[in-house]
Amino acid sequence: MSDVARLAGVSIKTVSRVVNDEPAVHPDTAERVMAAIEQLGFRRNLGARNLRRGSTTGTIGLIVEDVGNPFYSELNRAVERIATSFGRQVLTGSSEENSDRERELVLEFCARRVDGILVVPAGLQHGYLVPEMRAGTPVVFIDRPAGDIVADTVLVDNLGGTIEAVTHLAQHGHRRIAFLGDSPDIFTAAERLRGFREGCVRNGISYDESLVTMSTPTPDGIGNAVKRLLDGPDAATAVIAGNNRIAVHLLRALAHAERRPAMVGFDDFELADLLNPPVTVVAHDVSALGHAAAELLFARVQGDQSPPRKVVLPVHLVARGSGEVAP
Amino acid sequence: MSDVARLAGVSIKTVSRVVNDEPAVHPDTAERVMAAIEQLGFRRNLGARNLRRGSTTGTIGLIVEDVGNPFYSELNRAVERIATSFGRQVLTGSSEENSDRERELVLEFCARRVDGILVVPAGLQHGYLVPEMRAGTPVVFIDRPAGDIVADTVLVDNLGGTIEAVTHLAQHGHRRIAFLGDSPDIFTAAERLRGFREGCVRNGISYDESLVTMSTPTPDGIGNAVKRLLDGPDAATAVIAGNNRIAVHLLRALAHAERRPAMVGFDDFELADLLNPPVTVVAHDVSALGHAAAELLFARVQGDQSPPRKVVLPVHLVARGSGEVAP
DNA sequence: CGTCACTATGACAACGTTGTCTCCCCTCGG
DNA sequence: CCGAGGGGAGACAACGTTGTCATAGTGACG
Repeated sequence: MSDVARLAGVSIKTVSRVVNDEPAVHPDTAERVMAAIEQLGFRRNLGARNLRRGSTTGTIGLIVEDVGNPFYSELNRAVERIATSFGRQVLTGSSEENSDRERELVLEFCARRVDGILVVPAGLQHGYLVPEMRAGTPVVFIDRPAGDIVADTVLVDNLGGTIEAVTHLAQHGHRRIAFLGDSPDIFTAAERLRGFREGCVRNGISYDESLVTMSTPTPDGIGNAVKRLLDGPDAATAVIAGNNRIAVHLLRALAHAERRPAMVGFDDFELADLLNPPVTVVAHDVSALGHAAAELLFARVQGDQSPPRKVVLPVHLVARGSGEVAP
Repeated sequence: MSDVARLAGVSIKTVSRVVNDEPAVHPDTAERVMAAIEQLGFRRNLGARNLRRGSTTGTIGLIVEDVGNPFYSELNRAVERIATSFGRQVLTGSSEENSDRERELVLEFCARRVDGILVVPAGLQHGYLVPEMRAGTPVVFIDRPAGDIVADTVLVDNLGGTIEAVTHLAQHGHRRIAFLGDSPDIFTAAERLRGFREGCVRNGISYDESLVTMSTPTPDGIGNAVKRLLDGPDAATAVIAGNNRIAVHLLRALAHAERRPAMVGFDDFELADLLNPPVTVVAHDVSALGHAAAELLFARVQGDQSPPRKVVLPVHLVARGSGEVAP
């Protein structure tokens, strides 16, 4: 900036004025300064500006499990859209379902003085956030609640959705329904399992633990579970996949099976309608999730001091056919 | 920081020393400072630190067309992985295939003094980058080359891949092959069209312009194109989809068609193997693309001054069945 | 012609850090 | 007892900006 000032023959304050479109600069001077800026390729240092002005940095942080997972990338996109409308940039990070990594990312973002943080929490302990939140960094939890603190949260109706899935299958005559869930440490997985149980109860099906598998999904893990659940005289006639990753692995495991069970997945996914049979899912609007969370965050950024809110977004069963396969 | 200093009864410089793990601080003093930090919830301001040290900001910018598109989110993930290994955070932005927006994002990132920029360019003019690059911000172009400047670029073999697709279809007896491409303004689309032509030539097929459609993919657009291309006596017996979006729209348009043409897609996508018939694609390793670009960027960040490099990653045809449908 | 209002500009401090330099005090060898 | 040496700590400036205040020049008005 001082280089620009020297070249234009003015003080750096005048350059600052030009850069900030402040009035009270003579047009001729402004033009000289502009020319100097152009010539030197000057670009103001936003970091220094934010420091001096004590203003916000114009960034927010988004932490998800894996930015590469289509579910989270759709979320990312929705968040970005809102952030852009508020003139903010988005810093993203993948926690890899690791609470230490999550914490690291959050604290790093705080050190960068992001205006707010959106997080799909991996861990259950968020006490470390208390000082940051007290210091004025709003945090909104997405898809899963905070572990041990009270904070804004946007969730989907995991319980109701899974009950609906069970009911759908029961209505098509299924009594032996298997449930493939993610690790029970994950809130959504636990909640959906709870919904599965509740769904069984409501439909007069006795809950059979041997038909349930809860673990981090891998192709092999799902493959083995499928073999176990669908074999024998007491085999399951229907399967509920607890999330989009599990659904994909399950479909692949079933691709070459001789007898295909009915199936309902939780989370919609691309091409589900084009498979054979088309896959019935409990769908929810991921964009709406990101949208709601980001809107809530920016309300906080702009000073909303109301008590922490908990938003639960509805889900709906999209019957495409795979849930109507006869037992 | 001065609050911490006051509480601990030391100078702010000593606090700085503790925060930076500098030696020459008495353990007792350090402990007092730590306690004060803990009590006040102090977190050092990275912006101020970077300003003072004149060091890098520890961030890189990534600009893609749409962070929500699985193709780009996989890229994002790969970039993030490398960035993390270099201790950097990633700022992401979606250009929405709009060159003004792209430019805006790039300049914003530069103003934030990112250490480098990875961009899937939307526009064809990148002269605006020259001052930034001269000022020391390395830029690597991904998937498409820079418009009018020389810069590091990582591409995939669009030409070769499409030739391979045509050849595959020709080998299965197809002579009337349609090509559905994205807007010809997009480098990859133009390049794949070139490959399509070349593929026709090499396989002794006369290139028929009426079998080509190049435009931004929409469900309706693809639907109409399919109707037009697959009807009549001279109908195409095979279709090449120019990218993953087009492939999905095409599959949906074909889902209820009475006669299904053979098909090959460019870009692999999830579940392609589970469709009926399984979709043959020209696959390339998106992670490798991000990986290579990020590695190249960080080499530049760390001072590599060698001439701009152009990396072309190989593609390979994954024959799954949809390309082997008889004419 | 003196005063006033106003415009255009600059000097200076401050934002929160850290690098450099200096100072003080303690210990140890002679 | 003195001086050298080193460990521990602070004062101060500087990073690139911008807010505040001061100042010089200009024209209008009585």
